[in-house]
Amino acid sequence: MRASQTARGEDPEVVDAILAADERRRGALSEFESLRAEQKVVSRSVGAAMGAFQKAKKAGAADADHLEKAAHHARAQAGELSEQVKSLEADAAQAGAELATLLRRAGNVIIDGVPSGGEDDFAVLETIGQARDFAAEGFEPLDHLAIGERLGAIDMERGAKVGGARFYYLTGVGALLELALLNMAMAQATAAGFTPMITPTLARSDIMHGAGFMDAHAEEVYRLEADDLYLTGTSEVALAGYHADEIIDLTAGPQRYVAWSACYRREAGSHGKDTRGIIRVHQFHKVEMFSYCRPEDAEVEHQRLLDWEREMLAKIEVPYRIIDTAAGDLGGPAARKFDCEAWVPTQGRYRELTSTSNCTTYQARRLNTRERDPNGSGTRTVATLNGTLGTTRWLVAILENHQQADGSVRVPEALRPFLGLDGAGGQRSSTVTSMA
RNA sequence: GGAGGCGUCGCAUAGUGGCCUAGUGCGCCCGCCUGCUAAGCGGGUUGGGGAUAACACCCCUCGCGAGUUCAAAUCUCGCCGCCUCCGCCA
Repeated sequence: MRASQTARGEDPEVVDAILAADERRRGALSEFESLRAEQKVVSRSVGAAMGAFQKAKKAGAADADHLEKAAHHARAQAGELSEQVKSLEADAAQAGAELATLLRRAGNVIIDGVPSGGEDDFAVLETIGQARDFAAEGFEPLDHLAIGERLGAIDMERGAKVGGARFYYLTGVGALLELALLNMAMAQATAAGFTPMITPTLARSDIMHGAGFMDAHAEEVYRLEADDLYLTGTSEVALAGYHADEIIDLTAGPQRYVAWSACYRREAGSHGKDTRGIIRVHQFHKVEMFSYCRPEDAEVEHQRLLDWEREMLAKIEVPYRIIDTAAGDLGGPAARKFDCEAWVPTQGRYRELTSTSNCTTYQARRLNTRERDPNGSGTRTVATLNGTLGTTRWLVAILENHQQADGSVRVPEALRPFLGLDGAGGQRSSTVTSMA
């Protein structure tokens, strides 16, 4: 855990503080519990004494006075104990709260092999596909916004009019293209056995905290003050919360969900970054995979999620690379994260299209999602993982990589059945021009 | 938005301040009995935490959280959820 903190560039001393706090908590708890046990015994005897006294009084027995005295004495003793118990209980509760606060400060323990360092210290695992040579083809590629405007697919100006900067309309073929892409993602995952879902995009505070989105990334989150609700930046929140406080059954293998949802992000820390087009926007749509599995299966499951992402990227036929994100760029919940980044010709670099995280037991621990322990009695925390299968941003890669000299855009083969453009506005689904 | 009702063990229910260490039925698990998918009998069956080599044992848990009390499933307040009726509305 110390090594993990260091690799993330965080304070390893937190670990010692956690151990000390745990020690204090256990001590306080033990003290409280033993006195509490004593209190219960005494308190119960008060009931018996009072009963005996009442009976004697009713019967007019001679020893009634004596019994009354005994009962009052017992009550006084119980009262004293009660005071002490209360104060010990408060101590124990405080020690517990201190531990919880410290634990929240530490990110998930990273998996061996994750590169140390920050945002730029990722390791490239693999590069797939070849970037097109536009010079050889004899034309200068347009960026996704220029293409989108020409096709009547993206309208940033009206987006800004209605929602402000970083809002947009997808119009005509743009709207259809996004639906086609996300529908293809839903279909792929459903065929692979995922349970398809459309999830809430507002979540309560406890779920946001449990999913790990209120720590380092709290600034990214829209909050609805009047209702104390949060707009989620990903359906991961709703999917992680789905089984909160539940004991789930993993005997037949991982439980996998695939969700379509709108996603909302404030982009608080990214002023001036990616201001053109739909690369970085306040609202977009996403299809997300989410898996609950046994901790010992999590790394294998992580590879499976990555494979499903690769399958999707192959379908849209764009060049991309896979990176192993460095520890300092992981975010609190993730123990390892693989991103797939697509080649964006007009930027001459790779941009993130997918991200799959193995959160091991971090989220499930906070959200209290468990399974019956297969190795014995009791329950144990499960592991959670997530991964992207498609987002609005994918349109950037599709538009730029498949643009033609005549200004049209070739639609990848796999996407055509989902586009449903045949006959509509005289379009063929092999290319999109405009909806006119 | 208004009015009312409700939340107890996997399910159904009992429980209106101390004999509740939460009872009963069903389901489930283990055993016994019986020659036959049954019935009967006995035991077990929420979850969390502490303690332990492992047990034993102890504490907490009656939607959640505070409070009153020597003592709370039971009384008070707040929150969450569900149901019924009325109103409003995509």
